[in-house]
Formats: sequence, C-alpha cells, structure tokens
Amino acid sequence: MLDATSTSEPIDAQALRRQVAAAVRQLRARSGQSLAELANAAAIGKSTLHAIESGDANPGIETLWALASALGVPFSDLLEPPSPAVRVTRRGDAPCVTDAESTMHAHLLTSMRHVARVEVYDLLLHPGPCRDADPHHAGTIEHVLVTAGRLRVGPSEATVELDTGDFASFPGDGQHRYEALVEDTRAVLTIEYP
Amino acid sequence: MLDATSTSEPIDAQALRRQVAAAVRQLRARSGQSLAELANAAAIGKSTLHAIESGDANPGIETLWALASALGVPFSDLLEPPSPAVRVTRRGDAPCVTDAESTMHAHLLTSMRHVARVEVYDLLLHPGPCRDADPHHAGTIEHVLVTAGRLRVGPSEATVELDTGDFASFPGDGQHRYEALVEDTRAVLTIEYP
DNA sequence: ACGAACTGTCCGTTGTAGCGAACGATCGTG
DNA sequence: CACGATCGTTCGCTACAACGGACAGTTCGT
Repeated sequence: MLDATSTSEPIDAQALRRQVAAAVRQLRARSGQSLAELANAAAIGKSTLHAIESGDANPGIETLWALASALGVPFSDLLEPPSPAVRVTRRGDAPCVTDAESTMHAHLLTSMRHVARVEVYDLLLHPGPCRDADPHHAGTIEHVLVTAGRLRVGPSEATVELDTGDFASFPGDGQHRYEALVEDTRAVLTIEYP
Repeated sequence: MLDATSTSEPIDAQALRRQVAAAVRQLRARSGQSLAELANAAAIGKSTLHAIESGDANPGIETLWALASALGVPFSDLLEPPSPAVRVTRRGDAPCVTDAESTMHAHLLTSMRHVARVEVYDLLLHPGPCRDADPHHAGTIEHVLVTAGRLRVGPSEATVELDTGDFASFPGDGQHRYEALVEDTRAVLTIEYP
C-alpha cells in the first residue's frame, strides 16, 4: 500500500548534483577508466565530465544518458544513491498489515519495481558452506526469507546471520555465500533480475 | 560489451527525448493537471514544460527532478518506457537444482517476466476465512508458498488446499480467499503487479 | 636527466535550456 | 455578442551547459 519508493532522496538541486557527481566518480573508478577515456567513450567533452564530477554542473539528460551507456549501467544508478550491500529485516521489524478479523498478519518484506524477471525458489539447506557456482548477471539482487533454522548469507565479504523469520536482500552478481547453521534449514529465495 | 541492461532502451538522443515527452504528457494527463498548473507546481516555466512535452528540448536533470517530484513519481518513470503488458510463463513442476556438495536443494517455483512491481510478504494466518479487503489492480497475480500448516487459497470460485511445502499461483484481481486450516499457518506471498 | 605520454583542471567561445511576456484559441457567463 | 478566464503555444532575452584547447602535475621509458 504505502509506496515509500526508496531511501534517501535528493531534496534540493544541490544534493542532486552531489549525488550524480559521487555516482559518476565511483563508477568511473570502478571501471578503471581515466577521465579522458570515459569522456571520449561517451562522446562528451572532458571539461563537461569534469564539471559533472565536481558537482558544479546541471547536466542535460542526453549527456547523462551517454555517460550511463558508456559506464554500462542503467540510468537510475546515477541518480539514486546505491543501495547498501545487505539489507536485513528482522522478524517483526517489517510493517505489519492485518485484516479486519485478524486472521491474517502480513509482513511486507520487500518491493521491487521495474524488474525484467523474478524467480522464486524453495530452499532446503544442510549445514556447511555453499558457494554459488555461477555468479549471476550484473544487477541481480537476491532476497532471502528464512522459514526454518538459521542461515548465514550475503556477499562473501559481508555476510549476516539470519534467524528463522529474518529477511535479507543483497546483490547477487558478486561472490556470495549460503551456509546453513543447523540441520533442515529452509528458506524462500527470490531472485530479481534487472 | 554493449549494455543490454533491460528492455527497449532509447538508442539515440531523439528517442530519449520522445520517451521523456510521452511519459510527462501521460503522467500529467493522468493527474488531471493543466500545463500551467504542473509548471507552477514544479516551479518551472510553462514554455519549458511545453518544450519538454513536445520533445524538442534536452532538459537538465534538475528540471526533470522538479517535474518528477511534482508528478509524485520516481525519477526513472520519466526515463524508462512503461513496462510492457504482462505475460506470465508458469512452470508446472518444480525442477530441483542441487549444488556439488549437496548442501542445498533449490526448487524453482515460478518465474515472472517483465513485471512492473513485485512485493514479497511473510504471512501468519489463524484459522478462519479471510477475504482480501481491497481487490488488487487488474492483472495482478499472487504466488503462495506454504511454509507451515495448511492453507486454502485461490479465487473464491476455485480454491485449492495446500499442505506445507505446496505452492500455488492465481489471479489476484478478483475475489479470492485465504483460509488457514490449522493454527500457526505460515506462508510466503509474492504479489506480481503488471 | 630529459622528453613523451599521460593524469586532472582551468579558460574563451558557442549553442541552447529555461525564463517571463505576449499571443491566438477555446470555453463559460452576464 | 462581448467579456474575463484559462487553455496551449510562440517569441526574444539571459544564463549556463557543453565544447576544444591550453595548462600544470604525474609517471613512464630510453
């Protein structure tokens, strides 16, 4: 019901510029490109890119689109702050919706918008580490709800421990782990492909 | 190395302008605002808004942000084409995937393509009938995996009984029912909005 | 040590995004 | 029918986004 589209939204123009600046700098650093290289790849001026990265420019959407294309990321990655590595919702923390007769209690765990594909898995795990054989496509996000037992999940460098009823979301395009901590651990896995 | 992030992307600047133009026109029409009203609400010039809606402008991100705010939609709604019609491809059986060490058994329950929004709920139900108060938008589909207890679900005229571990999908835009048959029935509900 | 080839930053110029004001079109109302 | 009100449109004007080129601070080879 309640939308609450996302997290911290830029409120003023200043914050918006800083957000774009930070995103571009970070993405360019990740790709290892130099300022001139990226400017050339995106077919924009070096000074233009510099101004954007410095936060003292209000780039047009065409310029920004060229940048996003050259960086190989969707448009919104430049405009919205990156989501944290792992988002955990502990049992009971999620907003609860109850019907009139109070026969049903629904906890909204997550909401995905504009996704191309979603898969839902029923997971049964035995204790022991289990690394995903094939890393998924860039941009995939995994959502895990533990329905029985205890589970350690997340990106390899930042795993979290979930109890029964806990929920977590994390990027699935990098190295990540699933490790049941007790016998007969069960979970529902929802994979979100961009 | 070409992106191919998602669906139909604007390839050139021309298409991008037309996309933004169409989105703004449509959203403004939906909100019932006049051009002058929206321009005033977004604190931008009427002529600016007209140019954007006509597709002969390359608006800056600040202008576009102000527009998205005034329209009450996330930024990306103006830049990415609206999600195409829903086409649900349901997999009847649940193929089982097992990793090398046999510590994890994953059953693919369903796969949704090209959906605009997906919500995941953790459900706790007490025995007794429970009719959904507000029927969802046309085209929504609900997917239910019972993780504990027994549950009777489905469209009011065709409910089915699910045991623990069973999974079902059914349209959620009509009259439908949730009824736990035993105490402490739990389920994971995935709602798929077109 | 010395260029050569880079890095990112700072100018001068130009095209245009964005603005307010003026414009004709359309619609009710006295 | 004439009138004000509102619709979307068009027209200069100004500010600035975007450009190429010049600039200083690096890491390379030889």
